Amino acid sequence: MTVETIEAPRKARAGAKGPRVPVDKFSARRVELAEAALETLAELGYARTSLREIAQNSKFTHGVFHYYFSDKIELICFCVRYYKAKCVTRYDQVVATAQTRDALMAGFLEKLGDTIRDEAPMHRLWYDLRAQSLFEDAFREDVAAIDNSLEAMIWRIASRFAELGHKKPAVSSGALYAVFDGLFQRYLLRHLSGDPQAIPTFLDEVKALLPIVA
Amino acid sequence: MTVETIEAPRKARAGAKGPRVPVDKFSARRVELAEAALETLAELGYARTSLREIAQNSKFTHGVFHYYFSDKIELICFCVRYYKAKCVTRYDQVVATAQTRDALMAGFLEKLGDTIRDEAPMHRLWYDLRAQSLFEDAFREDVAAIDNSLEAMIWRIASRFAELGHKKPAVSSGALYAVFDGLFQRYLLRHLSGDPQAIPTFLDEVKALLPIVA
DNA sequence: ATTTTATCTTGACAGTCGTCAAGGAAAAAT
DNA sequence: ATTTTTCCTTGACGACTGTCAAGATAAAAT
Repeated sequence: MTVETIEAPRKARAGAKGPRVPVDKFSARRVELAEAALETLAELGYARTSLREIAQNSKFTHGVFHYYFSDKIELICFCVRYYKAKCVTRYDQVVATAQTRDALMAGFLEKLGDTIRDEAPMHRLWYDLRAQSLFEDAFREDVAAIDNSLEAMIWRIASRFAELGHKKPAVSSGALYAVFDGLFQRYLLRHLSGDPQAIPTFLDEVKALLPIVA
Repeated sequence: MTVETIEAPRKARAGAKGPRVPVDKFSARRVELAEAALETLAELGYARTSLREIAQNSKFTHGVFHYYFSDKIELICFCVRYYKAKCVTRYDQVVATAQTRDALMAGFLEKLGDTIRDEAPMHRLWYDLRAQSLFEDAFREDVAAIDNSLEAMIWRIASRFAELGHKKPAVSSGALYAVFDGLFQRYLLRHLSGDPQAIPTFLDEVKALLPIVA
């Protein structure tokens, strides 16, 4: 669920050849570089992120990228896929443990607030890359896949919430994702603009909305 | 409602001085350049749009921009404000003329389809610039203003739709905007990806959703 | 210990970028 | 008709970009 989606197309690497073989140093370094890239992208945005800038957030120099990636586009695509694997299960723990509507609501709101507070830069990157996919074909497939995964995640929360109230969600999966995603994006902007009311207002919105739609 | 929001800070221009004074050639040229810039931005996206590229979509050369704008940022901010004025009243005609829920729904859906079909490049630019505002302080104020104007526009539609059914909107203005904006962005991506079902599916979603929320 | 392979750095390449100064061209004022 | 002002082009600047070849360094294999 995490690593298999991030293949390392190179030679015939990491066959189950022997016990002492360095299992996949190549892939490990790709991940290491991707993490440096994500950090830089989250800080500067897609338009201003250069390979040399990424390299300064790692322990390597700028030339290393063409050893591990064919070009900048492939690096960023790899980043997008890697980022996906870390995101789409964020709320599953809450869904699995909550036994009542109130508990699920409370757990969801708490995680939502944590996310927007602690990971704002990484999420603005997500919105940036999704916008880039409107222009750059190479990004579309991976971005659409993440979008679908996030939609499924929201659907799991909402349908469980409905189930705990002996109801069914009132709107489609797509509309559900749209409204939560839209609200998140909106209050992320306000939060980054320095509005201290952004997070509490956001949580109030969600608290009022969720019982209506599910 | 259109021009006053786009001031031309330069000297003491266009005082009601005389009859033969060229009323505001300076502002007119700024608008002309902004239109070339918007065309280029819609085509290439923020990250790949250069002043030289914009100039090639106009009848001037790249040096002209520093005569009319202090720098690239100011040019793009001006574009954003100019773009706003053209967008926020798009559906007002429909709201003003429709006398029944069905007529309002039909008019809304038709304009919505036209918009995503005929103005996809300009709208992907909007999502791009909104994402840029998450990184670039200079954009935030103008982007937030557009967001608020669009939210008010959606609210006018939905509350009129509710009124025609002797109801009131079931969710907040912010949530309403979020869901329509989120759906629009989603199906814009699919439409640009070449999915021929994108627009009809989008309209079906909206048709099912609007009666639920208003 | 020596050879071979894997990994990373360095430095340069051909472009592109925003910016700006100098001056030509056009328009307006005199 | 001449001067003055406005408008726009040209060409250059320093900085930055992705890319890549050549070679240094480190690791592994022999």
